[in-house]
Amino acid sequence: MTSNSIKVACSNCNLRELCMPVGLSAEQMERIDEIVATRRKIKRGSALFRNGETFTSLYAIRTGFFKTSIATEDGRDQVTGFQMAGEIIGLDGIVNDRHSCDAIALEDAEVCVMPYSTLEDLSREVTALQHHVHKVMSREIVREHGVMLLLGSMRAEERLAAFLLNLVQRLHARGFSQHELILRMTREEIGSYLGLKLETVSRTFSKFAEENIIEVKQRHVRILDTDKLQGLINTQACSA
Amino acid sequence: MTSNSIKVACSNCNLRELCMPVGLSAEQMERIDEIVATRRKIKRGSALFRNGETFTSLYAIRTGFFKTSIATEDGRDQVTGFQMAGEIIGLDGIVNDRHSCDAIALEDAEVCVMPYSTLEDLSREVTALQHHVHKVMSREIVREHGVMLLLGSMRAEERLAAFLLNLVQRLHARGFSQHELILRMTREEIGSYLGLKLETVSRTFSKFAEENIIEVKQRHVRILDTDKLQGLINTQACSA
DNA sequence: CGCTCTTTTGACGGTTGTCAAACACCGTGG
DNA sequence: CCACGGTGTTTGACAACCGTCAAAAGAGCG
Repeated sequence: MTSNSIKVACSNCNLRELCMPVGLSAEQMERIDEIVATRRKIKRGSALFRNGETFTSLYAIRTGFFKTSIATEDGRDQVTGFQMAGEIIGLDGIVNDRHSCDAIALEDAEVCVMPYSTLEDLSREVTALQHHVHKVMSREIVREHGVMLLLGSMRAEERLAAFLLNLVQRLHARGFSQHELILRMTREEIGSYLGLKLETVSRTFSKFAEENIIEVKQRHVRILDTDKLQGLINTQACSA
Repeated sequence: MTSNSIKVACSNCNLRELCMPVGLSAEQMERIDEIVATRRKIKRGSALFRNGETFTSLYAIRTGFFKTSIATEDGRDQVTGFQMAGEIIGLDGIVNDRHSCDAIALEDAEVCVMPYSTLEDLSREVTALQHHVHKVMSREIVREHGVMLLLGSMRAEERLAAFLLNLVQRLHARGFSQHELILRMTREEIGSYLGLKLETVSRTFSKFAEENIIEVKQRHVRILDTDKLQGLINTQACSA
């Protein structure tokens, strides 16, 4: 078990504005500190939780990078999202008291464990927290609408362009470069998320590189022309 | 404005077990009745809400049938779901205080208007309601995971089979036939939801009919062989 | 240093999209 | 009541995009 009991406090956490409501009073902040029971370290390749496991907690990612995916009996597998520091993971488990997807660390990671019962209790007392929990869930719903648009209406190039722009944008919000990123996932995982085969992902990377839109060296990607990438998404088929 | 002020009560509603928590005390039930401020009638083809409109309320569908869809500047359009009686609509609006999709009635409809502020206030007092709201949102997240699986990994036949089975299953839960249904949406809308062109949807319907899996007469569909439909989803590509 | 996993690239085929035409259905108005 | 127009649906022919299969090269790890 990769579990330990360091006592921690959101009030001192530099990711606070990503996971937690903003503009809290000192007293409210003190209450919020009760939420995170412990932290938990997850090794690269192992699971934070798995499909079917009993749901007990939501998790705020402190460091590291995760994928969530669902699998069917017939061997199909769909990556439903990639999550990074400051994002909340585990919302799928609330409805049936068990998780309905796997959350796998793509690099060594640490999460803040937030027992759901505590979260519920505290949401009843701290309105800002209640509202925040609702927003986090609503944001996830809206994010998934965007993925549906991508999967339902975009071609391979558009999908990959949207994917890259989304990643750098989120990384930029965390203080990283707007133009460089290291992919934590394989081509196959990107493909699964985007509804493409890994060969198509690889080919599309190569095509972007050939057109001087990006530079690709394995998992290291440098974006040379953000506008062109953006343009790939906005123009569909017809050039008029 | 299709708005009126009939005073209504969930406690007497026969859809109660679909929209509301179960196992409430009489006192709690009385509180719950405060949630629904009014009802609102929506004509076929008109919108319950539209992208960009200020978010004020969630809506429980009493009668009728809706689609939700998102549109992009470049003219893309993605149907993100079809909603029927007892289902909750409007969750997308919470995160930014404005709606991020359109909700269009596909037949004359009536919804219960649940002001979000009331819902928040009451959730703090009635634990069962708080939990219920969370579950409704989590259920939507899990549903969308399923759509991502469908869009990301299934072929046209599998998508349509999954779509039909999902529809009859939900209709059956509402007391309708397990084998017959009337489609409230066009082939184009089905296609948009499933990430297919309307011609492909039409062709796949014809193919199913030819194989005696279903009977199609315009929007009237009779399912002749549920097992075969189910089998289409479970077997992917390889026959071993 | 050798093994495995990942990635790249090529050739080919299949599924689905595109364009087009004809038909069916529905509501409207004569 | 019927004619009519518009919308929705079906079907065909063809093409494009992406998947499949295969092979080889590269990177990472013990």
